[in-house]
Amino acid sequence: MANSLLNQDQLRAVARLFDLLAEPTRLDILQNLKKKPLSVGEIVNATNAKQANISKQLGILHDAGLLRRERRGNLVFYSIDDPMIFDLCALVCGKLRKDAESRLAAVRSLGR
Amino acid sequence: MANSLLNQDQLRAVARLFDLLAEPTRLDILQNLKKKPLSVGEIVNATNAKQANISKQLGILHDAGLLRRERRGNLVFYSIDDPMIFDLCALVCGKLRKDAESRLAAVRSLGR
DNA sequence: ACATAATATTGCTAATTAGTAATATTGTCA
DNA sequence: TGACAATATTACTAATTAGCAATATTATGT
Repeated sequence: MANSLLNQDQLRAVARLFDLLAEPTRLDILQNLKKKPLSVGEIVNATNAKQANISKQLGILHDAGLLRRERRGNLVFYSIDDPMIFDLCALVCGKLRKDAESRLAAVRSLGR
Repeated sequence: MANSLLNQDQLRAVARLFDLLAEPTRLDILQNLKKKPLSVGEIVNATNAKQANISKQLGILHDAGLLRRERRGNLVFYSIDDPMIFDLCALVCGKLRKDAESRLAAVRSLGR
């Protein structure tokens, strides 16, 4: 157990989740929601995407279960449903940083 | 530090990496390479994708720096370059499992 | 009821890409 | 060198989707 390969359906499910994180605009939304819930307008201001697009991406993230939605009067607030996303992003950022550093080291070694 | 938001380029880089993991066929390749390096033919046999497609996806993963490539005579072996990928997949699998369980619990509570 | 503000939806276009069949390349062995 | 096996590439199609402008919906205050 914990060692058997995922079947086709499971692979599709995993891929689907990664796909949600495979768009810069959605990642931008998520990182802005990391500290605290924000209204749609606040997210629009924090990013440089148009309102229609933010609404669309928020809908996608919400439908997928990554975001909570709460209406408060005229505003709609979104918040992170599962902070695990940030663990994912931290891993990826760590890898990118490491890769960048080793590329830098390679360039430096050319100077010798 | 470690708290500032990623800029557009960084978001694109993170998204790019998630995108590599957002295809079932590529995930299937990766999970098959988890135990040990495999030749292209072995990967083709282990999955149910055509040779041309496997070669293409292997090329994508290799170009992105996720896979190592080594020619041994007539065969070409691929291997995982950074096992961090599996940490990512483990997190995602964990979330999917948790979500499935809570959905199950919700259904069960209806029976009361 | 009406005007206004916030958010969602619709209809669309352009760009990306997985998968495929056919073909090319590379290496081995006789 | 020629035949064969393994892998890569090419040219293509079909499907998906981010982003946008315009418009619709929903809530508030008067």
